[in-house]
Amino acid sequence: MTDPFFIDDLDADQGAHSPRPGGIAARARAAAGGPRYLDGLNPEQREAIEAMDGPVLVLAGAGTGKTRVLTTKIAHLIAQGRARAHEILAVTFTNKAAREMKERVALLAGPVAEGMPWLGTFHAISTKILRRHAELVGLKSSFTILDTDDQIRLMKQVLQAENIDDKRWPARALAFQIDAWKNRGLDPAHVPAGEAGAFANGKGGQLYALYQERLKILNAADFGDLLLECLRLFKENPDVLAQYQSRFRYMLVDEYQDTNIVQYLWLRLLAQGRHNVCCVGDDDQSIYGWRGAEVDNILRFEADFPGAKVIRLERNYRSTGHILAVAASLIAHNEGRLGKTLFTDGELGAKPTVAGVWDSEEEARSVGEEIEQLQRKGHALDEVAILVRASFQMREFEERFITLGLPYRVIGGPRFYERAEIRDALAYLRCAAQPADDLAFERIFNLPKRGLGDATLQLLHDCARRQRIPLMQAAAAMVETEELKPKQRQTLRGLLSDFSRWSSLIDSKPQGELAEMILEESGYTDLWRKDRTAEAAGRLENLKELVRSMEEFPDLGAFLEHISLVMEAAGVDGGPRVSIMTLHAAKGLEFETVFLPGWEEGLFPHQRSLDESGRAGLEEERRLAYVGVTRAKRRAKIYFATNRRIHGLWQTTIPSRFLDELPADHVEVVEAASGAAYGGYAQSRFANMDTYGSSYATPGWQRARRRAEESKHEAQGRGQQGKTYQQNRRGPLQIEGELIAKSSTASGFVKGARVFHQKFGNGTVAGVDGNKLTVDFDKAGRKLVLESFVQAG
DNA sequence: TGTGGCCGAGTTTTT
DNA sequence: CTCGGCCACA
Repeated sequence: MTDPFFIDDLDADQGAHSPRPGGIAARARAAAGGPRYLDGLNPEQREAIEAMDGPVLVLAGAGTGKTRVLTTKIAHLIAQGRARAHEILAVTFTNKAAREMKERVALLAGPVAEGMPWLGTFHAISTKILRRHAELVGLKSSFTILDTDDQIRLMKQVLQAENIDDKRWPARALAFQIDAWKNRGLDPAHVPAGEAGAFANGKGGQLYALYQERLKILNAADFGDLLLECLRLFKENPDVLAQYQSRFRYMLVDEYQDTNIVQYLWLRLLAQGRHNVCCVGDDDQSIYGWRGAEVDNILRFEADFPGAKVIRLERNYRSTGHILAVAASLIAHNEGRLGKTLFTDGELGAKPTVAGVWDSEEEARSVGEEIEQLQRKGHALDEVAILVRASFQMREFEERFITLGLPYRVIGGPRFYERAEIRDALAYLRCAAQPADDLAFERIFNLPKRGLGDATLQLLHDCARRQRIPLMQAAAAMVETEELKPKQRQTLRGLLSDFSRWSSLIDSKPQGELAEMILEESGYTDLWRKDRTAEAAGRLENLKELVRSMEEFPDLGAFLEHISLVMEAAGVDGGPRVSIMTLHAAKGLEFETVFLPGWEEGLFPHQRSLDESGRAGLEEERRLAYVGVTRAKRRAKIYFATNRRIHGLWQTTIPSRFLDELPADHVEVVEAASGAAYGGYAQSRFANMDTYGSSYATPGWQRARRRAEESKHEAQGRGQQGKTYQQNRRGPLQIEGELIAKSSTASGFVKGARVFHQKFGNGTVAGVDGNKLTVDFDKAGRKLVLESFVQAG
């Protein structure tokens, strides 16, 4: 085989049907001279790949090989000589998706695809374009990218300068509003008067303009600007636009259902050149409406791009038959959709289960027990996931798993770059690289404490605002005057001279060494060295990790850009673990077994979604449910609890309406795995047999019904069930505590030892039982934990 | 400058 | 209930 694009079955997970070697299909292809990378694609996938000219919309259902189509298409375009790697624009939403696509294209097309310079997120690609033409939009090409935090702080300054009461008109709210405007492609001049006037007695639009002005002075852009300013660049400079329109012979867009208006406008402008735009997406998986995604973009595609070809991928390679049937029936309740039905030739598999539990604690207990059963049967823990609607639901599972000693990981926790020490360190680097970065300067100006307080900052601000210059420049001016007290003046002068020294080293010193030097000389590292709290060591470790990761970049600028657009948590592995995450975070992933807890009205669908967006909100929630179910390859396990604590109060809940939408023939109603099950079917719409066919006359269902009756009576007899329950609830913990306290055997820890736990913090060992410790945590109270989860404190 | 207490909010999250 | 932010006070 001389074909350079030959690959092994790269894509087993997408279930490619490899044709029998020498089979008719293979021989026909050989005769036609078709390239090997097209082997094993189904006709629709192949059609999507071979449709190269003009606009194409690929409606790719969950698990239908969407990524494979995209990556193969890129390889195909290159192999067919339609375009070279740098003439293809491929856009994704997340850095993760971009990275994966890059890897897979490299595998398929090899070195020919080297680089794919225009494969990236909307933001990364826009940034790249903006830096090249920054001066045309009033920026310098070294502009800083502000994150949400910086945005809000900048907004606070703007509001303060305008004497607007931050209490009544929170900076955060206006920052969000501006972000929303930017997502809709609206600059200050184009915000509808009604909306602009809604904030701060009609000043919203004006404040937006002032905020933009400040950004330019700081030589900064926020996330929204990256797209909006790029769009403005194109609109105001037809020559620049033409240059990119002709460069991008082919454009591919992943997750098109998640695009917002500004992204759509940006794409449409570029696509007006060669018209070869291929968008891949699934309207049924649009779950980001609340942050500006426009499902309409995908629903309207054919109107927006005349002559568009629409290809549906409906053959699912991920899930078994019953799971797909459940997903299909659920999503069929949505009205605003293009319509597609997943199917599989594979086995029916096990029916998704629905189990009712008394409360969230029993829910966690049952899930834990089921996972342990799976584990005993030899199932891998990293093929198990718990997908929740809201992150507060995670805590209960975490606590249960810690008790059980079940390894788990929470996906989507606080990110590396959001941690205080990382942000502080970055602020130092930003100041050195970009002295106009006021927000960074403000952050570290008195960190570590150096006696420069709010009063000094206020003076600097006044000066900066009066002269329309950055803070550091203002500071430089003020240390030459008598306006500051001698002590502050001296300190500030020292700080400024430190920064100018560090700045001067940027081009000569490797950025890693420079960073170490800055953190050392500024006294920042010492701040944490002196800190004797348990977290300090971890923070120092994070700082080291930061310096280490810098060394992979060509220079400080490249690193800072990466950090503002990309930086993710340094993954600490260590054996297979159960994943706990939100449904949103689960999109694009798949697991053998998926637990879907919390299917109750108010939580899922979430009340707020219904209140704020009505029918559209409900449909988005339903799509979320659909995403959840379609993550499962072989087992989907749905739960609902009858009681849940909401804002500290126990409330009786009603099973989710989505349960009523599941097809009776494909669902099994089961008892929860935990022994101490209450029925909890009282008041359940789900318990209404008439909704279902006769197939619900299963033993499990009958048991469930029986218990529903019992618990109804129980509830009546008990009166205030919420209160009674609250008392019950404290029971088990106590019992566990006592049990543990009784025995004490060999362990690395002794009673009275101080320990540190990742989740609960510091505490004192109150009892030891084998590898289990009872610990009185300073903050979290008494908990039973596994020895392996704590460190000596 | 640091800390305690009070008040308010409380879904999902990328870039 | 629990956390975070902000203000007032030491």
